[in-house]
Amino acid sequence: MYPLAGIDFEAPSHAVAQQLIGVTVLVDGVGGRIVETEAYDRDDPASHTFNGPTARNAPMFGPPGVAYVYRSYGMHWCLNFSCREVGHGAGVLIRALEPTEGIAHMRARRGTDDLRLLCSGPGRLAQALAIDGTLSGRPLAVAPFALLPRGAAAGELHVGPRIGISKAVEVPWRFGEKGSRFLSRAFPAVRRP
DNA sequence: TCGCCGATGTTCT
DNA sequence: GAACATCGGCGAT
Repeated sequence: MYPLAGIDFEAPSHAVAQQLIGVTVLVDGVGGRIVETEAYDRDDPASHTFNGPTARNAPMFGPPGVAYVYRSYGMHWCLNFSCREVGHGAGVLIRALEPTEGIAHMRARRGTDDLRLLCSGPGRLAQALAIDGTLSGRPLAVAPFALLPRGAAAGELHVGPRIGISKAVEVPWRFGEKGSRFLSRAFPAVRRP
């Protein structure tokens, strides 16, 4: 067990992704409550770890509870947390936060005053928290990162397919806090039988 | 409100 | 050389 902010980072990525909803993540004191995540795992064609270890994805093959940051479409950074045991190759993409701390910094970095546009999407939240590739491989337990346990109320979760991928599109490993205004996109309505 | 499209750079084949 | 875990602007509805 690798506990951090009350989360067992050695659990499977889909379990960690659900536990992370409601946890507060800060970088140099700026951030908010996680409201949306996606799980990725080895043996998952959509995962960066599917084809084995490389220089880029090394943090996901290392110890649990470490940041994996990659560049997306040449212009955005995306933040993940490694999980599972050393050598497994799994992680959770942090897709959206509810802004709570350092909102003035986030507004300046994002160039908007609209709270809903600060951290509602993986690229947006990375920009708001000033996350870049230099943070990849850094443990979440030490500065500049900080993780704060979620409050007592564990609200209901949305579950659905992951966003923006072309493989394993049907795997329901996207999770979101039901009722949150800060999701990157609405969850698809549940299909009627 | 929705959908298309271009920007832009790294990674891996 | 293709693919890409995205975003914002634009025009159509």
